[in-house]
Amino acid sequence: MRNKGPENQGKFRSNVQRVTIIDLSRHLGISKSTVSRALNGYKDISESTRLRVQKAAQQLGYRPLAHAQAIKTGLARSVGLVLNVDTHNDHRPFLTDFLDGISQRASQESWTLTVATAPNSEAVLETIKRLSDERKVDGFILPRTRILDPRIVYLRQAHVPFVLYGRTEHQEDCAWFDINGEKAIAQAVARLAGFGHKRIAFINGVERYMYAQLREDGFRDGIRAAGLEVDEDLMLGGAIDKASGAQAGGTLLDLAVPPTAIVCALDRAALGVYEAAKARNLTIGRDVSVIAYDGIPEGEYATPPLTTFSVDSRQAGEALADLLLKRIKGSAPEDLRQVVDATLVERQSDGPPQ
Amino acid sequence: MRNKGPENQGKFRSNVQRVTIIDLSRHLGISKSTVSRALNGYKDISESTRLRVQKAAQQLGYRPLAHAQAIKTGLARSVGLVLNVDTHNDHRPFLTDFLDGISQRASQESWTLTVATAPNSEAVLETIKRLSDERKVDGFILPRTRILDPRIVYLRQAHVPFVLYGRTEHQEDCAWFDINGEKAIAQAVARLAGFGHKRIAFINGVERYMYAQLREDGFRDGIRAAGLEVDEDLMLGGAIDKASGAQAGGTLLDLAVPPTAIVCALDRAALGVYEAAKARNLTIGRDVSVIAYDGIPEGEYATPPLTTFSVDSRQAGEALADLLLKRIKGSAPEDLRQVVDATLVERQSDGPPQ
DNA sequence: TCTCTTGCCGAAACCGGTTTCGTCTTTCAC
DNA sequence: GTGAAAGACGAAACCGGTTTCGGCAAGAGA
Repeated sequence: MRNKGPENQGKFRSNVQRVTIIDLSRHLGISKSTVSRALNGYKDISESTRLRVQKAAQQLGYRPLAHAQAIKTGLARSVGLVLNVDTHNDHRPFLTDFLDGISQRASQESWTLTVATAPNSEAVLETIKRLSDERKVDGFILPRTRILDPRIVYLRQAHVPFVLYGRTEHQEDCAWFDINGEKAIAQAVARLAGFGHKRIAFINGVERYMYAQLREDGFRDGIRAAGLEVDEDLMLGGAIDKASGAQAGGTLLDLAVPPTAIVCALDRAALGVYEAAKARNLTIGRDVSVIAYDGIPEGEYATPPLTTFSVDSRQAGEALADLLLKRIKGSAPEDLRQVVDATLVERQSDGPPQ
Repeated sequence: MRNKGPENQGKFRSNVQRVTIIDLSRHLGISKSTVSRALNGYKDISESTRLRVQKAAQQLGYRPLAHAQAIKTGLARSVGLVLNVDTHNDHRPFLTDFLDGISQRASQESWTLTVATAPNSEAVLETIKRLSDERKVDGFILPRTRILDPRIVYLRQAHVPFVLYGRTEHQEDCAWFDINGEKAIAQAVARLAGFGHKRIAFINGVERYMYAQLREDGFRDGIRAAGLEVDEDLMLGGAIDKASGAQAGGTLLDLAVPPTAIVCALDRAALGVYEAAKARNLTIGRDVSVIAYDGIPEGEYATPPLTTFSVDSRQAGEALADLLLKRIKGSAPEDLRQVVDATLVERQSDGPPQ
């Protein structure tokens, strides 16, 4: 030991015996290449030896080392998810479900999920780059896509597989899963119009995200479908949390002729509208109706409980993992696009106008 | 191509050029072993060549393949987290923060985080087994420890490094990070006693978890410290969500001589107590005081806002990752134990008795 | 001047799998 | 009966790194 390395590497399991493919081959009296091919479904192995090998592998508890196979196959058998956690208050109540969906689908094929976080968009890109350069993952799930998304630009050019949770502008090479937000918002407008509302406002999220554009489209469609006029003064944006929602809500409610109903692109903004209404002695559900989108748990506990369109995050995760695996295996992106509806949860924040 | 393999493996990045250590060594005109040692801080490399190598690596954008190094070093450079998602309504609002904490700390040393989910305790164990057999991770973070935890039993015997989020009964080989729940609960009792409450009840979580035992201890300590008597009739358990919390709360409030204050081991149970109180026309904060623990966002929106002890999940994640990395590198578990306090968030669910 | 270190580096083994290629039997067609 | 094709398997190369080991040259000590 003349030249000790950088650190004293953990020698935890080094002593522990491990069954290798050589152990297995010796135990069976056949070559390790035969064992490998038997286990990997090659067609030039007789059925009898295949069974023998599989049984022995089972009995000896042989499990191939993931990185040993990766080195030749080039596959790490892991999907990547990099979360941007810049927005501080962003507790993503459904993250568990989302991860569960991904993880369950991935596990079915003995894949794993690698998750990382980054404090801003540039750091996200850096992380994605590192993960793919080091080949720690074979592809990425990109949540919350932007209209022009730098992640997509990078991954496309680097020939790394990816799938979007959401949609985007330039669709080449893009597979995606998304919730039909535009349809949900249009439905919200239709519901309010059905109650008799004529002045319906819209509070959108941040414009650079694709979902915001889609939901705005949905709002306009809904207004027109109801035979009403789109009033630009009743359309605000940039409300992503309670504070910004309260501000937007205040602006609308302070109008000379305020709206009688407000559609919010995000539940959290709606909770802000609640505050704005309270500050003005207005009662949600009576003086002003509110319908939002997301289905966060706080909505259920708000007073009055929030009517909203709820999304199934577990399903989303599962679908995305499924699409990504197929993409990695070579399916064309055009065949990997899926949009499902959100579910209306009727509670008490909306009703007929006064 | 006589015997095609099992599947048509994705040949995504196979064509894309990659800078290997050989490319780098040829570019520099030195052997690849020298390059490797220069990059890994071996002491038998001259400072000048080390710099030359590092600069060239930077310029050519060389990044070693994670699994190629793993095969020799035995380290996948990934920490594992397996979530039990059995309790269906369990949205874990702070999971993002928790993951962020882990991921950030891990990233500092170019490690990654592998997360998996499983529907029950057995499946969790299976997943842990697979992940460690395949060496996809080098160690585990074990959230929500039980008093007797099968995960610990397995990992200990398999010589796989791990750290607990929580504590446990048999502490050999165990490193941990935990929030001082017993102290928080004792403080809650002290606070209520300070308000003048004499009949203080306790609604605990599920007994098999370590935190429940600790918080119960804290409760008893608090009661005694306040000079009161521990009344076993005022101590209930098994309340982990709104429904079970409502039931426990109902039981207490229906007592011949009901408590004037209730300490809940979990915020979610407290929200159930809110329901029970409402059903009996009792006002929380006036007719009955409630203090809970966790700091979930719903608590802030409840009526009245819930007084609770809040935990910093990001800090927890960061600390756990730090401890696990140190553990993997060989630190003794006894030196890797840390307990920090929860933070009281005073809101309006508690006050003097009627 | 000669030997003994020490510093620095290259050759080669190695890690544990996968995949290519060649070879030996069998089987089949003619 | 013979040649060709098919079936089943072993030997060895290979993947991209890390680590061991040996050797050369320069410097130190005698």
